[in-house]
Amino acid sequence: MNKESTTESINVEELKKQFSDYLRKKKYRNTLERYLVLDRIAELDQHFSADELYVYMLNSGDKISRATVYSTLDLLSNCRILMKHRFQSESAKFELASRLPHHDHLICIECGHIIEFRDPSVESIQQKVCEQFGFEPIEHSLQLFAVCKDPRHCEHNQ
Amino acid sequence: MNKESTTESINVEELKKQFSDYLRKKKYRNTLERYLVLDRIAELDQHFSADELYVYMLNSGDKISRATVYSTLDLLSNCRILMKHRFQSESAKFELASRLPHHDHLICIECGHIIEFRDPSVESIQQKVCEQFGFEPIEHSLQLFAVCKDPRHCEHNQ
DNA sequence: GTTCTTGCAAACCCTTTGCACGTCT
DNA sequence: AGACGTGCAAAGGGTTTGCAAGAAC
Repeated sequence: MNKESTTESINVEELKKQFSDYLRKKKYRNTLERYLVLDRIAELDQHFSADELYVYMLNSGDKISRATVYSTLDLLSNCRILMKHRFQSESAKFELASRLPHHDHLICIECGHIIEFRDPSVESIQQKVCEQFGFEPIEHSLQLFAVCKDPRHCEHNQ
Repeated sequence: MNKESTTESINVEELKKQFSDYLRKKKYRNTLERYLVLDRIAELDQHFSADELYVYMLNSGDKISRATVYSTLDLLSNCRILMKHRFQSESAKFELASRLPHHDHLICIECGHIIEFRDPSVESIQQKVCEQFGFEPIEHSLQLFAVCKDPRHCEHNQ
């Protein structure tokens, strides 16, 4: 029902199917709240914290509790629909794993602005290192901390 | 004075000089507590959280407060003597930047065990991406999340 | 002597938990 | 009906802050 507000790369129905498959497999229940959370996340199309999502849902008129938002975010992370990041900030940041696959983050240490980038060599490093130590790669997180060479580009600077 | 308990790669006196240079430059004061914290960190030679360091210092007979430990860890991170990491856990983890330069982390998502590795290609990615977006690289953090192929290797598994 | 730092405890933010109520199966 | 999920508020862990006492300059 929210297809209009999402980008062309996000297929909410597909995510819901992925989610319900997971819930069924784990013998968890299908609740309205769980699917509502997924709907709202698809609308966001950006990094968000649990609390930001909670406030967004309240502002959208949804009746939901913080506890349910947190618990659903856990479920969605466990079934790999969401990626959970820990940047410098205190709170965990989430994003749809399908939104832009396998990208990493360049973070300005002056203003905290986050730029997404994609570099296939990260994948090969992951492959090589995991093989070397006898591990099965699951996912990675490469964070580059840097400062703008030209401060005028650092528009988020305060 | 703690040279005996540190590995050959850590030069505490050099770190103290680096620290005092920073303090002078920033017009911060030289206090016994600040250098004591640095001494104890050099003894640890592993990842540690602020609270772990605080407890370690108490057990070592030091009289220091949590607040001072936290504030000194901030200073040491700001002057790049320490690296501050955020792995999956709630608390931030620190380590001496000079301990093993430019290494990254392979983390078992089953047991949380952390393996350090070093791959020069990470450096070149950092260089390339920062150049592309007009940034000055400062540091990076590559975390590979994986599981042991052979569960017997996952000795930390509970 | 002034300013900065420390220590302590309380406050704070983010997240989890306990319990009563409601909902899914 | 029974088990699980929700909502609320309180508790919890990690970290920061306010303020008085102490140390550095």
